[in-house]
Amino acid sequence: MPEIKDKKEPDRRVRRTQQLLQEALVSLILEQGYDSITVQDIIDRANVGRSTFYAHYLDKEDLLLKGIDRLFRGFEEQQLAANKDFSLSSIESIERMSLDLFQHTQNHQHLFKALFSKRGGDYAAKRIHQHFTKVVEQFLQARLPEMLAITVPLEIRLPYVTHTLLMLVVWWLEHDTPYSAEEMTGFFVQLTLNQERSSRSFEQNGATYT
Amino acid sequence: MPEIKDKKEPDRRVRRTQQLLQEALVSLILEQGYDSITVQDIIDRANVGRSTFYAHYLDKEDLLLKGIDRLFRGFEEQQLAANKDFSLSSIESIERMSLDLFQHTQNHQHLFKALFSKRGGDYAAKRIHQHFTKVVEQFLQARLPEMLAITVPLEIRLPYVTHTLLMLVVWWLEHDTPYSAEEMTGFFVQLTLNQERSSRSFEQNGATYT
DNA sequence: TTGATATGGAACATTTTGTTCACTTTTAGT
DNA sequence: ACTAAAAGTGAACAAAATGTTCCATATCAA
Repeated sequence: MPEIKDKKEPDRRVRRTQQLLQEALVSLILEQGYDSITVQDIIDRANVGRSTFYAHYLDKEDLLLKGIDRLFRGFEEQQLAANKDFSLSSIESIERMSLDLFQHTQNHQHLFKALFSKRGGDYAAKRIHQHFTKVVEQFLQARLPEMLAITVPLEIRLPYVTHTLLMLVVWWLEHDTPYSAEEMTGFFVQLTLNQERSSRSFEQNGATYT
Repeated sequence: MPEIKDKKEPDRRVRRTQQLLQEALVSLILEQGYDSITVQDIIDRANVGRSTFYAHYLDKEDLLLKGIDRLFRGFEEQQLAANKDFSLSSIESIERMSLDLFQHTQNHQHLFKALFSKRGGDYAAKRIHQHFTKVVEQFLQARLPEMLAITVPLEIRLPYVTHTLLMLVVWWLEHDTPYSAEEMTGFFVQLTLNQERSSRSFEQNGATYT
């Protein structure tokens, strides 16, 4: 009698089928863009029966979403592991997060390109946006005291910072990564975080750079 | 005998049909989002024959694009007229442009909401992005000399500024315009343009605020 | 080996799309 | 007011895509 298993590894056939479908979708997105793909295209490419497809996913969108989630669960775990180092200041930690993102992007370039660069619908962007909003939020809240003097309200500054980060990722991908991940992180920090520094130094009427 | 008329006003019936279809699309977008709308929905709402729809537009997307273009032609003309005043500095002119955008957005709120706030697919965002890229580009190029000292390259700074402006518009709409158009312009200037000021003052190792 | 589970594939009803055509209505110009 | 041209109507149609069902077959885990 089968025990109530919390989360058992799925059947080997299931893994195979799902992987085939995910890969088929990604390659098709890269070739023709998400919108014009049909379920038929996907199962043809994956060599999978029609009924099998619907046994695993509700529709095309469901397949995309589950793929994105799988990708990002991995990323979040990596970040969680990396951030056990609490010795970092909040600015260092957001820099670290940014660098992680750019490196992760570089490592999974073809995948990110499929999911991000227009062709992937908005779902991927929405999902990653959600993730980084959390991270950026933590950072901004940690600096909240010194930000009260700043006129741009937090509710605007938060999506602003997140958006800028993602805009940089998309730009970077679409231009075939002409700068290094470190340089991109540098740009990100300059554009969005210098702001705080310069504002603060203005407040205190003196330079506070060490 | 019909002369070769450069651009004659179209038949009254044509105007009526096209207006009905455009309005139907916008109202449907606001109700259920762009993606799930079918041509049938549109012609039902507009009370227009199926064949009539296809006589005017290739498909749903074509209808959306032509609507957006119509909207923005008006906006560009307004801007062109307003910008005949050459007495403005480049910073004043971009502030003016930003204010125009926020006010225009406020005046056509329901329309912009339909086209922008997610529900409207990416086409609207793409189109307006294209327009403001041009404007921002002019501004940035005018300030090019003083920007050579800045490390974030122009090719990144341009989409960055444009993106920030549009992000603010979308945020503003989705939060039901809690700030005035003037305040939003203020935030925009602070986030993206102060950057230049503070960087420059840092370069020169002294405050240059008057 | 065996019982359970997943896949394959065809058949099917439904929905949406885009075209065509014969007919009616409206328009602009005189 | 008359008329030819232009536009709209609605039904009918083919084609494509969607999502479901059923059952024989293949594969798995034990």
